[in-house]
Amino acid sequence: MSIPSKFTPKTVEQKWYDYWTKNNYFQSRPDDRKPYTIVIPPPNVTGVLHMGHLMNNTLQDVLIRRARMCGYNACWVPGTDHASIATEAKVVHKLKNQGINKADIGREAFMEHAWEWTHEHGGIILDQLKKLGCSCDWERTKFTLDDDMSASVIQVFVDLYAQGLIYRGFRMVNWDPVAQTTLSDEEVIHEEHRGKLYHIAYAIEGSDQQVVIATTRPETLFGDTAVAIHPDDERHKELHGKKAIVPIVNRAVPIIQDEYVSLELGTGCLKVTPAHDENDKELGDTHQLAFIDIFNPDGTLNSQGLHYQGKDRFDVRKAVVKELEAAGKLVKIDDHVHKVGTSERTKAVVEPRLSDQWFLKMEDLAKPAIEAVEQGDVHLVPNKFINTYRHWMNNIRDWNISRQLWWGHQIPAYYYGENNEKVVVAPSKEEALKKAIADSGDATLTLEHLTQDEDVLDTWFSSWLWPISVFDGVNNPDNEEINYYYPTQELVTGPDILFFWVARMIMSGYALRDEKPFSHVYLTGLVRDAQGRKMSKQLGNSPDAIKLMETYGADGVRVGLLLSAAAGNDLLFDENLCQQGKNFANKIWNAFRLVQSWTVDEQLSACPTAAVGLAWYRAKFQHTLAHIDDHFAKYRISDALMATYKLIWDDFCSWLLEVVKPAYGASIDKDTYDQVCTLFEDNLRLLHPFMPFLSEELWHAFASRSTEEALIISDWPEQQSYDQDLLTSFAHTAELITQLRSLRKNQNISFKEAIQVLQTKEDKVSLKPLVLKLAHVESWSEVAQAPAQALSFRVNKQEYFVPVAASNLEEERAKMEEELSYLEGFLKSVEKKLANERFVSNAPQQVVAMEQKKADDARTKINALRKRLS
RNA sequence: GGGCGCUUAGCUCAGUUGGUUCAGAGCACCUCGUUUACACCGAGGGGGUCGGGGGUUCGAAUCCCUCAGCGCCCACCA
Repeated sequence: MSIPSKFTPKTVEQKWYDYWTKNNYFQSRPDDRKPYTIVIPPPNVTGVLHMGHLMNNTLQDVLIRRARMCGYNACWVPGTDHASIATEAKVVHKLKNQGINKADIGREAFMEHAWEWTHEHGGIILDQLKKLGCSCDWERTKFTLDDDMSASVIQVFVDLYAQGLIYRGFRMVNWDPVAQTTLSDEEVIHEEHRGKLYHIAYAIEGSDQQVVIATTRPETLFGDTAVAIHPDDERHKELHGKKAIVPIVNRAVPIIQDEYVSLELGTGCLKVTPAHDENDKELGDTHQLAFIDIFNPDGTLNSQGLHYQGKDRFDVRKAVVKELEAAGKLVKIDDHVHKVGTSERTKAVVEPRLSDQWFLKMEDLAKPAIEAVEQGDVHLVPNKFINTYRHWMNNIRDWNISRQLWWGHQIPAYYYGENNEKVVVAPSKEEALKKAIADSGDATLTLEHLTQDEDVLDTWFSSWLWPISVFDGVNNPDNEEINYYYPTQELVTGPDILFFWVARMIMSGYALRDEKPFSHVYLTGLVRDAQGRKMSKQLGNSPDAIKLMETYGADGVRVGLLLSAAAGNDLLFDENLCQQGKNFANKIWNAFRLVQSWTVDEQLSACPTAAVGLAWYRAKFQHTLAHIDDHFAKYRISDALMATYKLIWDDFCSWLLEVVKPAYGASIDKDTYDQVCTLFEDNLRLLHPFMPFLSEELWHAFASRSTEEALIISDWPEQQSYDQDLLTSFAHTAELITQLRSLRKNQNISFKEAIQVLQTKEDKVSLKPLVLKLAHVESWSEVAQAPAQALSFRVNKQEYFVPVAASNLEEERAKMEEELSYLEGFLKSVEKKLANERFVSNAPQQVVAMEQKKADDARTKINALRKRLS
């Protein structure tokens, strides 16, 4: 059978993925083994795979595959998120293109469209994860709007309401005029913005004086209900007790005094718009001012905006400034840089707005969650994120959980009474009715009297339950699955959702189960392009994930991503890394081809040179395995991969296979061959979490194996003691070989030409057979003293000579002279150090002794060199 | 405005308690190579006063101060 000289991922990926799923290797059921559980960060149901997902899920798969091999009951739960605001926006957009307005068709019809959209695009992303090789237990796939998941969400809402943690409040919230919904504080991004600071004159009632206020938002003057000054401001003493006239609207408003007003900023006078600014709202509350809402939900002005009614707020700003200018009320305009809140989703400038919303009290929930992270019960990797986490948690504010959207979990609150002023919260309308009757004592109430709250819950109000709800731990809190799998082991996600999601899961874990949701949180970096820019659709710098896998193979892409993915560090993605991954796959493939090409002769006795090499590689393998395990324990996944990479490429391919390789036309003995195959297979075990497809393919190519013997469920190598001296010895030998190769190159001695090696004293460390074979040395002997016509070099203490023609000795002499002068300088510096009394008396004895030894060695070398040069 | 972090070879990054193994890795680069697995390769090689300055110490990439540049998070100041 001839094996192609290039590894072709396409032909094997589908084959092995089918094989794994057909044999249920990804499936997990509770059993006697220890569980190792990861819940996937559910991607948006209608999303497509991007680089961040590739990164994230590769890491999860590496962890889960290794855990599976280490004997854990590995369970990776996949699923998708309904992504309330994002998905609704997409559906609205699509309908709009069809000339359909969301409001016109009503809630039910809209939901049908949304479900249709979901079924059409949903799950694509999960299929893409399969291409990447993700070994999720697909039978457990969850969607946050599944019936059981929804029931969990509703139940939690009902319970937290009953505990008084959820309440309805008339508050200043973040309003997104494009999506026309409120947003949580976390969904608002504060961006630096070049704006203007407008100085506007307000006349003083009953006088010809005026007061100048400074504002960035002149269009809100329609909502002004006061002007505020600092009580101690000498400049404005005469204003006390007077009223100001708001321009354009010509409304007289009180001039109030409040210490909130800064004496330094602006003009010291502040216009107060209680309905559209959080600070102003507080002023409004303290001074009992009127609240005038001037905006429609879409950011246009309402009737309070007089002749600007129906116009957009930013157009109105310009127009108002013009009108003020014409009226001589505009004093001046300064450039002004300030932060403006924008919607994470729609990028619209967020409008502070007063409205009735549902909130979750966070302070008590946060306490155990802070403790868990501080005490290391929940471990953040890298731990620098503890600071960020702690800071946010300590300053946590109540969570606005209601959204004016339809795509999501409708809030289980029901209003009744003459003006719908009474409210009950219950999992269903029927239960709500019972409660309402009990609460009101009015037995005549019927279902028709109840109206359910129109709003849905924030998407994150379902995701924060994810590690619990996927195991039905809300509705069925003592079931076998939740008891077995919870708390989970790992969470792998990006730091951008540390607050949105991670912190809230920790809180819900303690609130609902009095237990952390996971032991470790691995926070990956953001994937950026080679120039360091964030990947985005607008920039078009995000490679097509599927295409990438087609070009480099899933294994190649996995390796490429992992190679430079230190936890928490942003990853500058470069396709060259995937190329490197592909090259690695090809290297291993060809190593396999080499081994396969050997003819085994069962009559041959074991080759002693090969035996030396094999013994060394076993030690090297163990040595590296210890490092790899340690890297995994510390979540240094890219280091674990790099260690594997070097072990296979450098140690196994470049050294061992070269040592073992039979001479041209010769056969290999069976013993050596078998051992090489076994070691190759051990390499495949280490490789499997990183490159599952290639490793499984070769695993089966080495031998025909039953389904119980698949690599995916084989054992991770066990650590064993190894011969450290052998490693030292080999390092010396490898250096010797390198020196000889270098010498050949410098002297233009072809590899085909055998060389001689001489030495003055017995070589105790080198593994001679390897040198003879790999450096093509034909004779190696000991001589009494340094030969005259020879080049020399040293490996550690041992000096070696290679006889050459006299014409080549010029260089050698120059080299020795150079070394001599270096050594003399070096000796001088060491002697100086040793002459320093403070060094000798303060430094530890070992260090002093070491310096002395350095000096002695240098002297010896210098003497030897001088002797040879003379 | 508050907090956190970063600055080590051309690029991306390791460097755990200051001192043997401390100046490293991978990639890139240069030279040579049709040695019968692989040019998606092999062999060899060059490359950094560890951001600047100051200090502590016998000794600093590592500790302290300071300056410069970059990044992130939080925050209701016109």
